[in-house]
Amino acid sequence: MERTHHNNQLTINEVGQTVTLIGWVSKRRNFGSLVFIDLRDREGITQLVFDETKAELIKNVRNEYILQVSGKVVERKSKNPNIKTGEIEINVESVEVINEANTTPLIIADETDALEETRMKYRYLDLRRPVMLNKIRTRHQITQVMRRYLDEIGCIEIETPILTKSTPEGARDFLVPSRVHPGEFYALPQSPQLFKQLLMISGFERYYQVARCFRDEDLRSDRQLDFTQVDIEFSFLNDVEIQTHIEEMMRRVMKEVLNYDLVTPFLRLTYKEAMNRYGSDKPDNRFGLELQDVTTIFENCEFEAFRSAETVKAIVVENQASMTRKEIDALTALAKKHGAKALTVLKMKETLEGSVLKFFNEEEIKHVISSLNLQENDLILMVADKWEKACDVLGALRSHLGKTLKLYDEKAFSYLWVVDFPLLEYSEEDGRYYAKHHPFTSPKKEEIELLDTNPKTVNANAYDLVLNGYELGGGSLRIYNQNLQKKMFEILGFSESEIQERFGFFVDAFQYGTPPHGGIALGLDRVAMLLTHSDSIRDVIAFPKNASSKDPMCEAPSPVEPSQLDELNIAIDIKKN
RNA sequence: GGUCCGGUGGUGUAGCGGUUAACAUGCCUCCCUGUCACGGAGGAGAUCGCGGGUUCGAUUCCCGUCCGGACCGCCA
Repeated sequence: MERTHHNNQLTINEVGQTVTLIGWVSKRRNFGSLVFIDLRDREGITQLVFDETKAELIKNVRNEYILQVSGKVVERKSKNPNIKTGEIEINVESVEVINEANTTPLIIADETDALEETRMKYRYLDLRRPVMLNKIRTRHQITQVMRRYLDEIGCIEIETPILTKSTPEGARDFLVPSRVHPGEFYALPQSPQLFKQLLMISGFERYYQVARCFRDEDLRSDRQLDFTQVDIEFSFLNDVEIQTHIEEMMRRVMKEVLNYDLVTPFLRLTYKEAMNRYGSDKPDNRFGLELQDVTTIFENCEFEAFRSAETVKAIVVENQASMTRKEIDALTALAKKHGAKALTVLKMKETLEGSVLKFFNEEEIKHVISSLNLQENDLILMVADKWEKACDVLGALRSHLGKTLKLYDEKAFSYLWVVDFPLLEYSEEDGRYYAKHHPFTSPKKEEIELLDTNPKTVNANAYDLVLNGYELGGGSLRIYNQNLQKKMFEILGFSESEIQERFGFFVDAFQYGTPPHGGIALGLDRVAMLLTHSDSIRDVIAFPKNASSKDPMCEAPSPVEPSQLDELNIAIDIKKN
């Protein structure tokens, strides 16, 4: 089957040529003895014209039929500036109907009115919409630019196993039963973390992989069960050197894919600063509305909740003092959803107003006004709680308000690094420490000795890349000293035998000359989502799962044949609550 | 596991304690030689997610359930 051009190619310069085109019938406009057809392929649309003598040929042709047509390129009488080929059209001489099509359950156009449910069920048709096709293509381009750069700087692409060993920390594993070894299971990788570190021990020095990862957790618009990480690891580079490579890679992606100029190096915020100013470890700094600390103002006040709180933080929302009771209740509900006990609301009218003011003396009120630099018509939201909680709640309010009050340019891109994460997190519930990043992340060199005395305060050589409030990826320098790695496992509460059973192979490897190394993993789906201005990563994944972990198209997951279970020595006993 | 929102022709929505269930689009037939979201005339197409309850009467109100979505928990 031959075509001479794609449907985006023909211009006024080709007038007079005889061409052959292939494509789907996108739209048919019938004038009796004169018929127009918009012929669509993956590149674009070309208008076909069938005059009186040819109209008969396509009498039965409907939308989404596939045609191969030959004809002469002619200049249009009335041009269409909205499409690339709008200056010309094809005077069709011959037509072959390559295939017919039923009426589609959704309209194949950029502005479909179909709900996501319908789009997912007929995903192949959803993807046929040019807007979707282009998103998937953009993803391809992003991957290509990344691959080219990583190759250029000497990273070797290496595949690591999909069937691997269950890891105890982190997300739930997907398990795959072994037929050959009854009762035993492979796990699908949550990330190739251990393997890429082993590759450094092997001496590959620089590695990357466009790696499929699997986590059996609930989904979100930016989370899928199986997702793709661009997984990168370097030997002998420090954290800034690694970050610099990533900055350059992203700079090229933005330039080559979107023709968007990024300034490097990116802004770096410490975890503490990010939390203090934005109430998030993945801040969107395209707008202000920063958090402010007012703890000290209230340390002797009459208001018990403020006086005794570890932290009192505030955000000042300009010109929103007129917000209705209903809107404020919604903000309070949001604060409570994020775990706040209460949201304190003040309004700056002619004077400061708010029900809690009765607890404050004149001095304290003055102090609030001056330190927050309050102007008339400001709305002030305050939360008193533990530091992290207060930051987190106001951070949630901040991003909510940023979005609803449209405080930022949606088309802008703001990259930044969040660095110096705490190494550990203490879980009151379990009475033990968990690794904030993962158990192989190295503590800051100068803080290693604090591991014995005050592990909580130790920071990690860990860094997250953040774009517009989304965590694009995280990385760290790894521990390469076997004693330090052992100590980490001890702090995390693993016994000697647990270490051996779970990471034995990994710890063993450390004995044989482990280079200093570190790396990062970038969520490709999120990169593609943000660069295509999509609301969900589902838009940039060809065949995604829906919010309840199902594939509405092929209906996975599904029951299997009893004989399949027999072979796996598995009996099913579903526990119902 | 939880909270909130939704489920009405193929698609997307409106509606309401009693309707011939409305509108747009798509589909079918007819008319049309310059459209490009063509236009015009006509037509087919819905047991209002499912089960139960309240009621003389339920698509509408209530309860349950299933399905979809957003978020919280969870996601080192």
